[in-house]
Amino acid sequence: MKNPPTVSRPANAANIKRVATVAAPVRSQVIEMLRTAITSGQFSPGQRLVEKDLCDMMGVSRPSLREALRQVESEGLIVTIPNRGPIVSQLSPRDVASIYEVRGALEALAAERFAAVASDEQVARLDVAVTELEAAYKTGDIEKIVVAKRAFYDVMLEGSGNSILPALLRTMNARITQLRRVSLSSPERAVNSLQEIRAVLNAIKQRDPEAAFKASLHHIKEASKVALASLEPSSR
Amino acid sequence: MKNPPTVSRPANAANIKRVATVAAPVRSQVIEMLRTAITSGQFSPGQRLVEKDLCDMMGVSRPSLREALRQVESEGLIVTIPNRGPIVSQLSPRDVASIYEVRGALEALAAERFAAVASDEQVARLDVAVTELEAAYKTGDIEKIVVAKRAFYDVMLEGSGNSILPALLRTMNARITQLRRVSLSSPERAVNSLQEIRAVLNAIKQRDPEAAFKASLHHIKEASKVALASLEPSSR
DNA sequence: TATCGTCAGATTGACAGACAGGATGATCAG
DNA sequence: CTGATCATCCTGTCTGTCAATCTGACGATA
Repeated sequence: MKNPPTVSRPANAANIKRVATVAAPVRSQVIEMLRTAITSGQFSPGQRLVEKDLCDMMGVSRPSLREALRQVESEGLIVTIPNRGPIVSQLSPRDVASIYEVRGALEALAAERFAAVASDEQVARLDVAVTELEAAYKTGDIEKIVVAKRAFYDVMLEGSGNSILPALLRTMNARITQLRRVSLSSPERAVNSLQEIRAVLNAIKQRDPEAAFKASLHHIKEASKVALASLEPSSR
Repeated sequence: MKNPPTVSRPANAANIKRVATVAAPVRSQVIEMLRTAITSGQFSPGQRLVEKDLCDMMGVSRPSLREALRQVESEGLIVTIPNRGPIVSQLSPRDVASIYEVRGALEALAAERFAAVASDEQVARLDVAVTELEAAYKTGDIEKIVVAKRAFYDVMLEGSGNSILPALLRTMNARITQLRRVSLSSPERAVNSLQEIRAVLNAIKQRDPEAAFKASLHHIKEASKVALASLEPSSR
């Protein structure tokens, strides 16, 4: 079939979003609550999550909660021990290094593709996002930085043209959020981080995918160093 | 009255596995069944999966089935439409390209890390795996090829030292299994594929991470081309 | 006859309650 | 103080129920 011009259907099938059917699926709310509670540190790593308690806490039934748990589990935020139930995941230093490696590979891919296929308008939007990120860093407010960084990635991922990258990176980021808050709070790291991001942006502006790839990879590797250093018992 | 004989033994008649050391959780069995049914093409893309039917089919309750569905959903094999339930995912050409991009990035990462950190013994095991893969290709038996390829990846991933890569790549592979069967069945592709894998192995033997990275990436890019080419003519 | 509204059936989303079995922890005997 | 026994907690799973929603068919109307 070649692009049927929808003559048979006068209905504007093109761009009408689903009407607010998505008011509040209980399950998604539970998932979101669990994610937030874990990434914000409200539940600490290794802590046991008793189903009944969570049900009471959130006011949902066990089946609903368990479905949510399964989803959060496959995102890696919790681990289920047979006949014992779920506990909040504990990241070993090796896990942290692994996550950063993967994140580096995927973000570098995103930057490379962005440089290759994004529209000029998207490049411009990325430029704006970086500027706003700089402003956020200057305030020193971690929440603002997180928001600005999310905006930056939103533009980057959309422009990369890859349909599965966003979900993957979102998961990776969720798993290291606690650590990232640490690394973000380091002032001297902030300066370097911004420079590195600028380098990515410049490579993209010049439409140089390879350079964008390398710059992005370098950025994550530096972030990884800081995060891992904050873990190591280097001083003892 | 259905009265399934579940007084004390779930007893799958024709399934004589090892003695019941492992209390095979119903849920994991269901997940495995769903994965297999989807990746093997038993359920076709777009097909609706009605909960009750699946329950009857597998002999489990709805809550158990739903938990399994949530997990399979977050692996990307099915998509849930609100108030309609799950359908088997349909991959657009863009999705396929995206998955191959990600897979390429991750496998290249694995090869690079393997070259950098694997033990000599692991390198030797990889060598063996490649040899066996060659043998499998020569038989032309797709099942054998799949098994040999899995063995190859098992060695590669273990030696890469990355703890989260295996799960990610397993998911990626599951999502394109149907297509991979197509690409694997192409005889002339087989020859090239083997050469590419040999190149990866050689780079690893020389402990050259960068070369391993590039060789691996090249391998996936070629596979991607074949897979995408097999899609183009019929679609659109 | 074609379009539209209505209604019934089919299914999902969600909940409550129940029960067996594995795991834990505390109590009691040696 | 150590080891065995038992009560208890909690998971894994099942059955049954109910409202909300989607779909498709039927019939009414212009």
